[in-house]
Amino acid sequence: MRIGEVADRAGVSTRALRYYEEQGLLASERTSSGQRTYAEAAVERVQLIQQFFAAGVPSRTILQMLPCIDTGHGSPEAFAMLESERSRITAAIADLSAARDQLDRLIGIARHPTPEHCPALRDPAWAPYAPAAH
Amino acid sequence: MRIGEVADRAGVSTRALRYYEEQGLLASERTSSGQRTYAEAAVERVQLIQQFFAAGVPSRTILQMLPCIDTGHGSPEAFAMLESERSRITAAIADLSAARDQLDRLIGIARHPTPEHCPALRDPAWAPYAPAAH
DNA sequence: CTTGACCTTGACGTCAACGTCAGGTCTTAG
DNA sequence: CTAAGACCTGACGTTGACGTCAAGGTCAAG
Repeated sequence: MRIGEVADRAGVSTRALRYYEEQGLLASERTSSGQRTYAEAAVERVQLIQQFFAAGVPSRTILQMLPCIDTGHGSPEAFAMLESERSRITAAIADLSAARDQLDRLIGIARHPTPEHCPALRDPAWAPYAPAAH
Repeated sequence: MRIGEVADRAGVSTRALRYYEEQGLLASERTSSGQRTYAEAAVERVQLIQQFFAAGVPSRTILQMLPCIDTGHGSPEAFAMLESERSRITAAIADLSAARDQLDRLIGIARHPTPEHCPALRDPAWAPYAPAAH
């Protein structure tokens, strides 16, 4: 498989794939003329990488986790890293949930403005602020 | 309250507060000599902004949401924005949960490597040296 | 009056995950 | 054979939320 097909099937750009290789996240064989060749499993791997990126795991950290994933056994530090990322993600989920709850509260207030629930109506310190005083 | 105290109490830098003001997210009065002065409510507001940033809401979007929040009533577009961000956050939570599940799976595999659960042991495409591709 | 902590504006630096362009090579359909 | 399209390396551009330095004003204490 050449790079374009992997990119299409994984839903990323070819630039991204070269970037992953540059970061040591994705290996490739080369043809005699220098073009990259990938195994089928590359698609799955790229999707895994994407999932980690979406979770806010930086490439350096993924790089440290991958040997543990690939070989199926890792050093204690690698385990610590996996656990650490896990708890970071859990914390991020909590933050997002809190933000969503705030948003729900604000949506509720915006729908039914009442002085007791809306600080802005009691203390209009932020009422009209200048659009762009420049 | 001057800028340093707000920064301390909200747990951010003074640079961040000036940035928020620059972006139109946070207003301030000025003393005759030009120093910024904030009301008590500023601390709460900064924490709200921080919460939104943590949820991945960009400053431009927060800027569009704030009038709706401050005045307690918004245009239909403002409502759409709030709802839109809400669903975006919900999707982000789902992504994070999926990534965490993946991580749990990988942790389980790394703890108890078995060929049936570990693709790396069946198809060692990423092993130190690659056997012939099929 | 002076010290030192705090404040001001302005402007450039950072970091990550790519986007994008330039200029050349490879492959394949016709 | 040739033209189109996919691929290569290398290098600079982008974006957001600030960090950080420079070169000064301001303010309470001693």
